[in-house]
Amino acid sequence: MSEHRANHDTRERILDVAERLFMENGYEATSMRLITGAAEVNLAAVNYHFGSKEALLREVFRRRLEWLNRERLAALDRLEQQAAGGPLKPSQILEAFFGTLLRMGEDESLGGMTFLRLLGRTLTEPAEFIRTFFAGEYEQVIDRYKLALFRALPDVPRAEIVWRLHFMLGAMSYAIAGTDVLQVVTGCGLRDLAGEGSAEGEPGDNVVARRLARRLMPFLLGGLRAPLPQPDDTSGQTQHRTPPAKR
Amino acid sequence: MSEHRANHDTRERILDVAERLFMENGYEATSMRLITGAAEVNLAAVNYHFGSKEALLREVFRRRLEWLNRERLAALDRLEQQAAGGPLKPSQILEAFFGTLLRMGEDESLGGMTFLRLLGRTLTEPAEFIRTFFAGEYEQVIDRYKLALFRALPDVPRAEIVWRLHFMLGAMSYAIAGTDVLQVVTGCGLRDLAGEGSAEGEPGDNVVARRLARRLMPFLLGGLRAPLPQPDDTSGQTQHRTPPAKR
DNA sequence: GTCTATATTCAGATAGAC
DNA sequence: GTCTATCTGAATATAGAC
Repeated sequence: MSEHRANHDTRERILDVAERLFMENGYEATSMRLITGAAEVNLAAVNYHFGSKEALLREVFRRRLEWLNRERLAALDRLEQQAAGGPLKPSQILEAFFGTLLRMGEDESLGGMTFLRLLGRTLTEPAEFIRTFFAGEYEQVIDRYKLALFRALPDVPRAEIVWRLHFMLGAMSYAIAGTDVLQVVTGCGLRDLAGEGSAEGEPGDNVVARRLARRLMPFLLGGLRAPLPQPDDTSGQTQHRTPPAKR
Repeated sequence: MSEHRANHDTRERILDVAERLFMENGYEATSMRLITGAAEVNLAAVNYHFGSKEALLREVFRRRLEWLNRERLAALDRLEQQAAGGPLKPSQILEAFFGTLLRMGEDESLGGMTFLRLLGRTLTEPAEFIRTFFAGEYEQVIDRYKLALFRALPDVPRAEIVWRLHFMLGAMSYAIAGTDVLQVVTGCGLRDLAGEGSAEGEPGDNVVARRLARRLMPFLLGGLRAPLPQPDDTSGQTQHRTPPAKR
């Protein structure tokens, strides 16, 4: 019974459990007692291995984002090499950015859907230390992709492109976070993607992620390439509405 | 100095302050001591007027969502009356649903951007009581709008429509929540909308909300009407837009 | 590295005087 | 309705034995 997994195993198990519990409950509502209890390690182990609860959260993300950032940059590198100096197609850029992320959902060893959902939910956490952490982690990658989009869409004002990047990021985050009202109301959400086509039991995360990607990517591309809004500063833009309203 | 504002004023002041602090810090990280301190009321006042912290959060939302739900249903009623039995245009439906919400951001007395941001952030809170609360509050409205979209897009599979509703809701929530990475990295976000065109200082929430609406609506419409994904279960989805949209 | 025991702070809630 | 004082539990973090 001499379990020699001592050090390494404890660290990893804490990270795995924390990843899942932070996803399920959010950062604030997940106590260290809950984490260490579920991981079957001692309460003091978190502080020993990571230093603090904040540092634990950062480490949970760092081990995944390291891969994601590298892969996203590599995907863009490949595309730009292929294009030999020319601009990329928007669809290629989106595929490199969002497709790479969604591919993490297919792979258990990269965190699977658990990490994807955690990421989607944590991006809206207001805590200062979380926001500054993500800002640092994302800076380089976002910058590269922004420039690629600027080149791909030279006629679209840059501010507009950045805004649509916001919108796209939001659409994806919500979809993978899977907490939104619609899922509760309609009963239709991520879970359903598992048992959609064939009647085989429990297809697993990889199928879910792939099916989500197939639905999401056309939506994002459609939004990105939508006609530009009126540059004017008059009231509405689409109002077929009568003016009545006004509470 | 006989301030007769006794009861009513305290209640309202708690709600106003709680709305802002929940928005800034999130539910878990906002203590009742912080709320009552900022509202300059006694610590016990929250429990006296609302019963519990959970009930306080619910009341913060209920006083706003009551107006929103009523207005969203009324907007749809008007459109359907105009259409006299025929299907609506997708753009009309989106304008009624998202436009009505964004109009709250223009009006301080309806909560302004503070409430909008709170709503966007709270929709991703994992706490059970929050999710069931929203489910109940949204049920009726979501159902009506879903049906309107089904009629407006008879050729699009219903599951696809619900998914795109997810995506649209996410895009908007993130945009109004304004916590996401992009805003930190790019420095470009909600705040910038205030001082965009004219160099007049501090245009205020109403301008921000209107400008956001003008950028968001075309994006949502473009996403909603994007070509459908391959119904196939093969890997790729990147195919350029095949059929010409269809709405 | 792991564990027990504990220090310290703060949370939500309530009893009871005014 | 408001306020003080307090109950009870739980949080993060750490000291020190093993």
